[in-house]
Amino acid sequence: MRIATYNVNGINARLPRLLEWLDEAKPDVACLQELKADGDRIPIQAIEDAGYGAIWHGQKGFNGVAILARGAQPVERRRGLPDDPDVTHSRYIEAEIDGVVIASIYLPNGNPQPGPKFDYKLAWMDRLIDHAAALLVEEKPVVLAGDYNVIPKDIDTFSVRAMANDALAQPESRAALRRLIHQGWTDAIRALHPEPERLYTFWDYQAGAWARDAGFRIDHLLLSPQAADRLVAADVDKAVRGREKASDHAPTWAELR
DNA sequence: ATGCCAAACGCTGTTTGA
Repeated sequence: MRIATYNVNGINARLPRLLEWLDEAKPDVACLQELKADGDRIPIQAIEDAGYGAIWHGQKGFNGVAILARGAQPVERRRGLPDDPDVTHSRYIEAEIDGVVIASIYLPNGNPQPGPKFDYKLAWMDRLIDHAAALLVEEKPVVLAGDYNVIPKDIDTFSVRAMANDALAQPESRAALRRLIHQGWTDAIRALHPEPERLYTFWDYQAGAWARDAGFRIDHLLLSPQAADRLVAADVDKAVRGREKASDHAPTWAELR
């Protein structure tokens, strides 16, 4: 089972690219983020015609997450994190597919920092950490896939200096991600591409970032022990980022046997 | 210190956000 995460940056703006990638990569599961569309604007017919069942938690204008399953209908387990006081942000959806629990996550960016948006990011991470602990208790294969908006370590960015004041690289953001991982989650990409290999999943549209490979690694698939035991491959579909009308993220995936 | 860029919305530009 190959599970991918792809921040599409507007599902309608990206629909030709999304359908093209689904057709060539044929992921069994695709977790999408930044749909930037509410339920009635999700191109569900095109997704079904491509052979995928889908559930989504949409939102007009920004945010929005979905889970697509090839030849299957994801069985929704929850939308939103428990005890989230702000239900206006569509950033979390969770389903079970073929015995695997899969979440599509769009973690808040948090810029500018310091400020209320950064506080919101850290509070959201605390709620994710609490929910992730509850998921581990189930002792099932679980994959938490998404745009975490956290650069785990200095090696995961093209420039430590350029990101020094960015919410994505702050010590507090990294510490929260470590608290999550240290519950017992495996970072699928790093498990199969250990340091010092550099892999990026995002390249800004601005300042020629793609052309000079000025990227960073912020899209992650965290595996429960029961999922990590089945991990056989993981990588980034980097070429997708170089296409016309591309998202600023590249699809990132892990394969479980 | 600021803009670089892109998408949505809705209309020839503004807002929002990354």
